Amino acid sequence: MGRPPCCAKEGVKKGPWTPEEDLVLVSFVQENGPGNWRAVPAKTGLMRCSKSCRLRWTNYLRPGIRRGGFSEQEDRLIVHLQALLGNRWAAIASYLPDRTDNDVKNYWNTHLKKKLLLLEHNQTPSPSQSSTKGKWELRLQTDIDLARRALREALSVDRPCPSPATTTTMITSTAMTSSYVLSAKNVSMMLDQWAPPSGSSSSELLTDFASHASAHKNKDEAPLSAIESWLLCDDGAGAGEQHHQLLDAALHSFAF
DNA sequence: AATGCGATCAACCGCACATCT
DNA sequence: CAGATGTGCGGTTGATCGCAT
Repeated sequence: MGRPPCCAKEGVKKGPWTPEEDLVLVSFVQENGPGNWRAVPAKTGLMRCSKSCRLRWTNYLRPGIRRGGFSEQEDRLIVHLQALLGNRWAAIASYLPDRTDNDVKNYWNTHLKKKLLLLEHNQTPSPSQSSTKGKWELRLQTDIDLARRALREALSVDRPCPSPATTTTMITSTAMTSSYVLSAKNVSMMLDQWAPPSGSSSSELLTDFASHASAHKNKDEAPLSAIESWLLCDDGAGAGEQHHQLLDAALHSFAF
């Protein structure tokens, strides 16, 4: 049995919202708060699907939303985060205050993707660039070192918490609980003790760190935190994903 | 002035997961 | 515990607009 539709299809209005409809929705939210979207059409008489109401509120009517006019800095951040996280627009938007995932997604699809393609096209690889695998690896290693530092700082129990948004994102994205904080010190120690093998590729570095983390698991230490499961995650994504997650943490910690 | 075409973006759709009953 | 319902998310669509011909 498939999942039933969120609302009856008959008599449901589609397409652009009118100012009158917006007013009705805003009034409802002011009185009842956001949530219980299924009740909105019934209580307000709006001929809109509950899902449509939620979307309209979260993407356009919610207070404090900035729309359009992306700055150069935001452009760079989106490009960087997209390379890092892929098309996880909600996660990307969480780094951009007052931006919605839909807005970021649209902006990426209409502006940034093209901009990047153009840049790529204009950048004809020079002989030195084409043979710079070593440099690239070196840069990845630098990134990992940066991530290690960031993680150590971010996980330090003495360190004040990062911004609320950062904490929320980290916690939700890794399904962490309070045990995360409790074991943070151990993870921090683990990172301290880890000496990356020289001359290794990024994936080898990550594998090494994963086994380092794994070795700690069997010792008489507090349970390893979510960070370990990041590094040991067996989701088929491989080291690339792990690397992304490390860099993600670094970005959070350094506020980019 | 009429038409075609590409760019933009608001909104919809379907899926996955969380929460409720 | 299972099914129903709510919510979040990413991909896609389609209406609209501006510009070129």
